[in-house]
Amino acid sequence: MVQYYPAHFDASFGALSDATRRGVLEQLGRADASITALAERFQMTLTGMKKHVGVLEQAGLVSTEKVGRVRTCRLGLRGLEEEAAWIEGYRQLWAARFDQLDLVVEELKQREKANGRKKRK
Amino acid sequence: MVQYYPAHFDASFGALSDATRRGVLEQLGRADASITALAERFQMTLTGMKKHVGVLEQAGLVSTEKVGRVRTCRLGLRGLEEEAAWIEGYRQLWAARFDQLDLVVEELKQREKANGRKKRK
DNA sequence: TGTATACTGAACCACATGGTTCAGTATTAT
DNA sequence: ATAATACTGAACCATGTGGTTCAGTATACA
Repeated sequence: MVQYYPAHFDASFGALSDATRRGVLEQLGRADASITALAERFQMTLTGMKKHVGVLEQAGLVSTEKVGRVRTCRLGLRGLEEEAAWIEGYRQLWAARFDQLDLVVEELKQREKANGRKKRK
Repeated sequence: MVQYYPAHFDASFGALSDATRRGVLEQLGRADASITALAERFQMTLTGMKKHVGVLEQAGLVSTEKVGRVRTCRLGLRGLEEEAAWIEGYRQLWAARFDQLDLVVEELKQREKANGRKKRK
């Protein structure tokens, strides 16, 4: 059965709910990047980008390290496995739910047919 | 390549970022339910629950229908396929990124070995 | 030493979120 | 006709979000 309690789901799904942050994840999937580089790529102030990176970091999706004056961002150790699993579980629930509906529809059809026969009789 | 532009991702991931709403989805996966039933199950006012259902409905994850005085909520036609696909794509990026890292580490090890040999020489 | 670069933090802004209460309306049951 | 049920909408509240500007600090370059 699907479970909804992992607390960090709030943080990770929340982090994914913003297009800029999804973009940053994809960017970091290609190469590590500094705050400045990300800010330029997404046309945003340094401060703004730093906040986004902070959100991703809080969610455990990104980790950063400051060397000298530049902070390098890279993908974090968490890789959305649990989130993927939750969604997969939900998709199964969802599919089962519609299969059930199909059954109901099927049953209705059968009953109608039976009624039809009765009427014709 | 992973793409981050589908606009409704903001809405669907946003909808998933709340434990109550994930719970509602799971509940509706088992059986349709009225606002009142959901509000009781999650210990919340009707008004509060109605807002959550509204968010899920906006995201296309739930659909509702009012018959008489009761509004019945059920799972929507969208089933998080695209979201699952995005996450899967990201997971591949993520895994590739770490494979790459492994390669780098491997290379460093090789180089060290070589240096060791040189030194010893 | 001085100057440019890269980030950081505080403060502000408008608007969204996750809840509530309260006062309705529409339906159903007696 | 009355009363109970089920929802609805407006208004409010505290806090969070997605940005900004501005004034720093720390580091690197010349």
